Amino acid sequence: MIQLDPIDKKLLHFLQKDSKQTNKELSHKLNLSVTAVYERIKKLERGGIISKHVALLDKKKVHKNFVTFCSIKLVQHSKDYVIDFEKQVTKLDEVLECYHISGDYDYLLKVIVADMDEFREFMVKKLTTISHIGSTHSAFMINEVKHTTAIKM
Amino acid sequence: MIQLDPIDKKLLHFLQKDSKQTNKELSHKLNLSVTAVYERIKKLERGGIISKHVALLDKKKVHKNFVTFCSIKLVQHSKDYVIDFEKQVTKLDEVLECYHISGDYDYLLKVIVADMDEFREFMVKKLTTISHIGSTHSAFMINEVKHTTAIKM
DNA sequence: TTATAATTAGAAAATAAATCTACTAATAAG
DNA sequence: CTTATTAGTAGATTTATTTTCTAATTATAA
Repeated sequence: MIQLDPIDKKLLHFLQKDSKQTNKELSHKLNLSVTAVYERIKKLERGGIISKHVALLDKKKVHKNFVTFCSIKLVQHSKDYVIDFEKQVTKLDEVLECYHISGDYDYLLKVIVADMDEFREFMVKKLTTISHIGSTHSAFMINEVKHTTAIKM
Repeated sequence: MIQLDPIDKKLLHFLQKDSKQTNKELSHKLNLSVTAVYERIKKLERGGIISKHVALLDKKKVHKNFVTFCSIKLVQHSKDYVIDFEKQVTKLDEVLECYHISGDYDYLLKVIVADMDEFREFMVKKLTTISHIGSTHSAFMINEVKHTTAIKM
């Protein structure tokens, strides 16, 4: 377990906002040499603190702005059923996120498609064909008020 | 509105998985020249298709692995109340995502903290001090089955 | 068909990443 | 208190990548 000092936290703050900054730019913001920035980033990558660097897309511009939160209850909670369900749901490209959660429902899914037509297709042809699903409940996104991947350190 | 051809889609697929690949690596995967890759990425960035490049962190390793989904109902739905609520909730670092949704509740929040103690702090000191909240319901993440930022094109 | 624009390739220039060596500060051992 | 030892940093050098430029090719519209 790597211990993060205040400089590491500041560095992670900047990298979570924009990972395409040069080490030179970061060195100015952190009052460090370029090498020091470079070594710190490498350490954070090697230690798995930084898991990856990715490009984020604009959902609207790629016409995938129909977001639905699907709550799902399984018919049973036997180990086999759970494993089977999770395996199948993970394969679905429309499901960006799937969480096993506490409460009335067992799972919460974030599903992303183009429009209601595509969502219907997804429900009929993909989600409801998955085994062991008891009941589902869908809440549609009316507006995205906030969405960030940056964790405050 | 930019029209994406199959090469653009393939490029976005790779960049959403790893944005630190060199243009040379991408040029091989796409059977293009380095310049062609470069120009396509620039076009996607200029057009806002790619909104940004970010570093993603490992929640567990930075000790922010206590994820809660908070459903919130407002006392009223007047324009002023809605604007006020959304403004305040957006300011909270623990709230990574906030969606206005259809259904029984008005909003769905994804909240990320270290542990239950921090969550209690968050609820008492931050969330419930926000104006116009009627009722809330919290579902805790037991396990993250799937989590990707990559939209299938 | 011909003109125009957009895309691409390859070379050159500019910039950044990665490596290396040496220096400094902090910590532990004698 | 002094001396190793280690971790972290700075600056210089090398290597690699990005960016720019020019020319050629392809696609599109007149």
